Formats: sequence, C-alpha cells, structure tokens
Amino acid sequence: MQYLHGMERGVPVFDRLLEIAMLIQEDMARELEPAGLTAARTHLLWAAHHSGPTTQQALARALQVSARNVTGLVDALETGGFVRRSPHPTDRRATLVTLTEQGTRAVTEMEDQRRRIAAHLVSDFDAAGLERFRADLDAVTARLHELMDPA
Amino acid sequence: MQYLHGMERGVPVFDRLLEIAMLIQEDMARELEPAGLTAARTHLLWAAHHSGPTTQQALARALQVSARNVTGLVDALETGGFVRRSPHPTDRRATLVTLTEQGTRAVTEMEDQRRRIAAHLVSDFDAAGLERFRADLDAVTARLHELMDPA
DNA sequence: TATTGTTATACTCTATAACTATA
DNA sequence: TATAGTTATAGAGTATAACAATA
Repeated sequence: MQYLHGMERGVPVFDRLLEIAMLIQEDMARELEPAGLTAARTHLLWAAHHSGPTTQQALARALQVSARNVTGLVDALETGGFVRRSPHPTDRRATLVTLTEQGTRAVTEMEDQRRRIAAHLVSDFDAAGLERFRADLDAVTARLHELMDPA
Repeated sequence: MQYLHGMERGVPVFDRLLEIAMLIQEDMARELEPAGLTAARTHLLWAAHHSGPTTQQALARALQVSARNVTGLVDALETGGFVRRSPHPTDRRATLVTLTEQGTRAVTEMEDQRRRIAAHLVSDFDAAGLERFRADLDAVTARLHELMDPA
C-alpha cells in the first residue's frame, strides 16, 4: 500500500500539467488561426522578430528544423504578408527574412495577449504565493531537463 | 512603471508552463516513436483502452476529430498490431476497435512510465508542498477554462 | 432519411536527397 | 569542397465532401 502510494505520488500534478499544456495550445491555436497563422509559422515569426533580419539557415538552426521546412514556412508567411525575403548584402547564396509592418504588428499583439493571459492565470495569487509557485515550477522544469538529458 | 509591473505579472510562470508543456511533449514523443507510435495514435489507443471495444464514430467524438481521421489512425494502429477491427454484433455498418495483447501491453507500459515520471518530477516536494502545488495548478487550470469558455 | 465507415482530395508540418548557385 | 536555398518526393495528421452499405 505504501509502495503504491509512492508510485502514484505526483500523478495528479503531472496530469494537471498535461491538461494545462493542452489548454494553452488550444487557446493559442484559436487565437492565431483567424489571422492565417499556425503554431509552426508563429514560432518562426517569433524567432525572426527577436533576431532581426536573419538567413533561413540561421532560422533552421534556431528552430531545430530542416532547411526545407523553413523554406515552406517562409513561403506561407510571405504569402500571408508577414515577412519579406531580401537578398543578403554580401552572400549571394543567402536570403534575409525580415518582418513586414503586418508581421511586426502581429508579434506585438501576441506579446500583449501573452501578458494579458499570464496576468489572468495568476490573478488569484498574492506576491508570496506567486513567487512560491514560480519556484515550484522551476523545480519541476529542472527535473524534466534531467529526464531529457540524463547527463 | 507600476502599470508595466502589473502587466508583466505572471509572465515568468506562463513561460515556464509553456516550457514544461514542450518538454513533456518532446519526452513522450521520444518514448513512443521507437514503438511506431505517435501522439495522435497513442491518444486513440488510450481512448480505446479506457472505453473497451468501441465504434470509430464514438472514438471520433471522444477525440473530437473527424471520422476520416479515425479511419487513418486505426489503419496505422492495426498495421502496427496495436488494435483489431471486428464487426459490430448488432449494427452491420459499424466496426469495433479492440486492443490487441500488444496494444494493451503498450498502454500498461505507458501508464507505468507516466507514474515514474510523475513521481520523479515532484521528488523534491514534501507532502504539504505537493498539496499546495497541486492546488495552485488547479487554480491556473480553472482560469484557463475561463479563458476558453467565457461562459 | 440518417448514420457508419471509406474513398477522393487537399492543406500543413515534417524529413531526406538531389540539384543550383554561390563561397 | 562546402554552404544556402530550392525542387522532388514522402509520410503523418487533419479536414470536407461524396459515396456505399446499412439502420
């Protein structure tokens, strides 16, 4: 019985984390779709925004996906008017991906949205409780990294 | 400044939740892939396991995906030896999806794995801290549901 | 008429491999 | 020879619409 109890320890927490992950993902998808954005495209848009004009190779490395995949995502974002391709000033093989006005606006709105959601999620917490919760999440994150890299 | 501080409240927590979501998802994918399972197939396998022999329509409703999608996932799981299709005893239009020995074993192993991971994630916590953390996660989950259904 | 599952078709994300143009 | 991006091809997940068999 004690053994079983030990085995079950943390399962409700784990399931809650899975549920939260699913809900956040669904909420984001619902927000993005109307604008013609998807998770993958948004991820690239975000990366391009926070790095300034970048080559597709650099984006592929940053997102850890294939160069081919970046080509497709940039195609879609370019068609949607979120980014622009321009020649690299010194390397004629490369192209630079830059956010358009619309792309920058989209990222800015997403950041506002993120702040609003974040604030809402913890609106019940007092300062001490919030700090404690953050520390707990950090601890869990550290354990997860251990599981991934059993170094 | 106070305004900005208010706006930023909870952002680190939100970002941590996103990171945890990503890490859990990656870890699961890494575990499942060798067996020829994917997230979508596993989701269906799980649903079929916990409902007993089920029609594809019922699975489509449970997973909230199209009937067409279920056909494809069941095809893959059948090829992989995880489930079996059999005729419905009374409705000749329908087919029942049942887990094979191998499918049941896979689900059982995943449940063990889930318990091990769950226990590891919170191994730092004492009983009171764990309960507090769980309550905090419940609060956040409730807020998320509010965001989804502004009922 | 309504429902179950499938075929037909299409779009998105993802990958590897081959190819072109450049470095 | 190596690198940047594309074309070619393929597989997985997802959707809608049309269709066959059955209720």
